[in-house]
Amino acid sequence: MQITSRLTVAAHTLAVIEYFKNAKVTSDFIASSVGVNPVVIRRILLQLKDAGLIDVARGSGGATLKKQPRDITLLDIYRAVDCVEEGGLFHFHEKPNPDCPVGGRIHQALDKSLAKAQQAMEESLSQTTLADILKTFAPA
Amino acid sequence: MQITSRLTVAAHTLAVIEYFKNAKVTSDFIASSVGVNPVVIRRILLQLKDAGLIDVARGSGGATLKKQPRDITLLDIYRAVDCVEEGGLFHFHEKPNPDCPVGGRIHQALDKSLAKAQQAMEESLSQTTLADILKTFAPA
DNA sequence: TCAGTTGTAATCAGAAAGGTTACAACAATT
DNA sequence: AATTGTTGTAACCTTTCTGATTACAACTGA
Repeated sequence: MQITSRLTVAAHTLAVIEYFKNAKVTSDFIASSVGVNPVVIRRILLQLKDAGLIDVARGSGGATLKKQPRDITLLDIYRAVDCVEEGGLFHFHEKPNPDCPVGGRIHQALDKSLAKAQQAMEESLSQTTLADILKTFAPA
Repeated sequence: MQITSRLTVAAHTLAVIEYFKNAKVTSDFIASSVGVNPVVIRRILLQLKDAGLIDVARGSGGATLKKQPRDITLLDIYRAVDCVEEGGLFHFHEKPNPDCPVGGRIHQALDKSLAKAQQAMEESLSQTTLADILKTFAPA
């Protein structure tokens, strides 16, 4: 089981928007670079727009960054595209037996450690910015 | 999208095995504490056994820890039950366009950061042991 | 008005998880 | 040796979630 590819698709999308910022970057264009259906890209553009990371021109078309690449982190993207729902990264089994001394307190016993692990991952994501990612594509 | 509940089920399972170690702990008994089907527990017991964390008595029945609770970490459990496949925690979109300057190098641009995030999470999981978890169930 | 795009709904197929049934293999007990 | 309880394992089903795809209304600029 893995985290949705929406994170890598969204990061790819933002990289394309910035790399080709002198042209009109449409969902079709992005889709051809990412290799997915344009509608998938549009849905992600919507999420990135809702998160305040980009502007999308309705009608005329084209997406542009709303913030500097150095001010957009992987964590921002991760959160924007809802990789993980409210319940957290780890999925708890839902029916532990409340009448069992272990089952009744298993949540309490695990939640803190799992939350820490999730935070550690998010903290790590927050240390990479879109600017870092774009360095890979910079002309030599 | 979330990580399989196998991690929490497996941790719950090990806690039950240790907490009730003076009795015979069968898959049916564990299943009633966890609140899932006994076959699900058996599948997980198999994985924990393959990982060298427990012994399972075929025929007569009952599972026992093979290591000290302090020597079993959440990371050991996480790895034992295959929460994440080889490809890593993050799922990469599979068909980036190799002919696009961005699509052709997006993997290279993201892989290191994503691997770091995954490692940060695993490192955090490795800091909690079964002994820590059992403290919650210790008699007052 | 027209052409090109975005926003969005609806539907589909495929994958993966967990639930469930069933039963052979096995070990201890009688 | 037969019985009993349990594990190992296959098979099948249902549910859920992506992402793919089609379709089309809404919108913008030329």
